[in-house]
Amino acid sequence: MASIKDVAAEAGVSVATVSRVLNDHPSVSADARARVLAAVEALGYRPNAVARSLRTDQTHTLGLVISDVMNPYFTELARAVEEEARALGYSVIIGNADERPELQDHHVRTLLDRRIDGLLVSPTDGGSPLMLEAARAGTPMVFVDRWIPGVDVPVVRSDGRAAVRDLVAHLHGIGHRRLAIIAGPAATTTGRERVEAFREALAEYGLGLPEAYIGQGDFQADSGRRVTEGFLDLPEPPQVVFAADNLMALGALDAVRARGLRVPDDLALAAFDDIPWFVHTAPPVTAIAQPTGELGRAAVRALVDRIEGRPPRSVTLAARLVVRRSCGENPDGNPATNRSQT
Amino acid sequence: MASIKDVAAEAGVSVATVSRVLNDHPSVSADARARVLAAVEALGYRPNAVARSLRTDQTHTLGLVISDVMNPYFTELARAVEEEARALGYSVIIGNADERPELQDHHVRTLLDRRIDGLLVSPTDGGSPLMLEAARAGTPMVFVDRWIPGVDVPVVRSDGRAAVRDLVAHLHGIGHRRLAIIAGPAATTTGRERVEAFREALAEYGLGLPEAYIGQGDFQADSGRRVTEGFLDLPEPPQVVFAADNLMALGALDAVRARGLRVPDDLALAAFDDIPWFVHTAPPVTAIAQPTGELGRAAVRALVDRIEGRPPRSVTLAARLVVRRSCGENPDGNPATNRSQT
DNA sequence: CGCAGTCGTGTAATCGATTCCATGCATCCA
DNA sequence: TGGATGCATGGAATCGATTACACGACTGCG
Repeated sequence: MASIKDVAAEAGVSVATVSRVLNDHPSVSADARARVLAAVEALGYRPNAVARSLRTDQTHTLGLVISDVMNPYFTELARAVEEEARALGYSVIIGNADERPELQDHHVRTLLDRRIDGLLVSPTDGGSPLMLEAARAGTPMVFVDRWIPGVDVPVVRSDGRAAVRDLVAHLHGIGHRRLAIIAGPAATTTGRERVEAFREALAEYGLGLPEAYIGQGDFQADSGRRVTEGFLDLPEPPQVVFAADNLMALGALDAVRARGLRVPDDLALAAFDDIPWFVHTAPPVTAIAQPTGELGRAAVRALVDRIEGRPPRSVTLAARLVVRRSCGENPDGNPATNRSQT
Repeated sequence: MASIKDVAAEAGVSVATVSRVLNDHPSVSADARARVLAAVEALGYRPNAVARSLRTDQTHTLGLVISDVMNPYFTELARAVEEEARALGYSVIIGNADERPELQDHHVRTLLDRRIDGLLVSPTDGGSPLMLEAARAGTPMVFVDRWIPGVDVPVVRSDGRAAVRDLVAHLHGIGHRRLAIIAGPAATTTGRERVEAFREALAEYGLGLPEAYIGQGDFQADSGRRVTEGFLDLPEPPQVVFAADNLMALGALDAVRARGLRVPDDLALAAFDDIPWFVHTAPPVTAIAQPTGELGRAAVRALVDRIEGRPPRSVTLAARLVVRRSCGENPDGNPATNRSQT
């Protein structure tokens, strides 16, 4: 592959001049510039990003470590992140943690070794030493979706509290009284928060959330299946399950179907995170939709602000309830509880 | 960030010795090794991958350019690729072409500039000059899923011919005679091939594939919707649509539903590419499943073979039909046409 | 006419690693 | 005991860029 030296030789100038042309530094004669550009063209020269990064200590690359690529929510997030980053002149390297802390650390370490300019993380656990250390060492970093409390890193996330309240209102209106939740890992903020929001909303209607109605999942489909089976085996099974993410909802659907039961007649279902497929499942699934794309874009903007020396801001966007048919029909047909219809 | 010089100073040895310890070169005394490791520990030193790559001309990184990250098929492929690559000591940088040739070229160029060791591509179009040039220049490269004919690059893909034949047998057995297809872009091999396989299979049953029953899609949901609407507006609409990928099937489902019609009663539906959600749609969708994970792993192995100087092999794996309910029930209940049941 | 300032250019240092080569010292065998 | 061999180590070149600094030529002003 042609290097800057080859271009310099071909154009009959020094490497410094070539470099100046490439970085359009003002102090180059029109003649020299033309000769360099011709040489670049003739040799098909492309600057070596590795060498450039070594010298300038900038890679123009962002790392994105997400919890699970197979989860459509994170896929959409990743896509938005890449688009916004590209618009701002950055590339993105994605690391898939697969909800495993050690894999997350592997990717963080690899990204750090590559000297990425900044890191976007949706932490799988409550605080890997590696990440805390990186944050303290000054690596530009932004948490997205999930975060680690007590660390001085901006957080871009969505607040589902109001939407969960709307959901409980909707369920209560239909007449459901025994509501259960498939929670995410307690080590994640979203895992804990969604349970808390659910519990508080239930309390407003004088309903409790017994231990037996809190199933411990891990944001993956299998756990949703397992927990739902447990619920169905209870002496008094719940009337509704609220899955804390879309994959566990898929698992719940699997479990219900495997028993030959039906949603919502035998068990109603709602999920956190809306995805296109929910419109077409049998029945269409009521879900809480996050502004995923906006979240990804805001996270990139915050990170790039931090990298380029501007003060980054944390951002919280609202989620909203999308009512479909998986929880049954509201007998009084009161549209007030239906924030949106798809 | 600590560099190798700092470690050398701390350990009281030269940088050469530090480097030797790090790359466990045999010729280092136990004493020196211990001092170096202690210094590495004390300083929290991590080698700079950028500098290392510049010197060794190896990045231990693979580029993967896929057509669309939002497509669950490619997501699964990407995941398998990353896993296998990690097992072999490589990282993966994913570029999402979003079915747009110019975006694909952007990513290929960026990856090449970063001097990745090899490139895995599922080309969006029939032959970007950039990619042809890279292949000719000797960049290790492997095509996965789709390929560009006439280029000397190994191809790892799955052959759906037999499965399409099984599908047509299944449809014919149910009694369908007017079969339509939502094709992918003609510029892609999979776009063309699936139409051809379908046409040939139809011919075996004495059925034709009229122009009006070939809808031009682009592998995205919107086009599936649009084409399906066109089919429904025909004086004699088809009885079945076969979508050449899962997203266009989603679009078709949308279109049917928007008209208040039902699958399979008003229009039967089958899709290429199976995904977990197809089990739960209304009705569950009959699909042709590719061995996606195995495809990704085989592609990585072929690429790494090529990179490390072993002769790479092209690989073709068989796809298989998964019968569900979206095409209606087979009246004679002949299980011979049902290759698999989920 | 002379000196200061500007402009274009080249030389060389530098980023952080790897690795060839030379050197010094210990060991071994004749 | 002496020369050959091998091992551990350090010095320095190198990868491909960027950029501080020096320098020569030209311009313009007093």
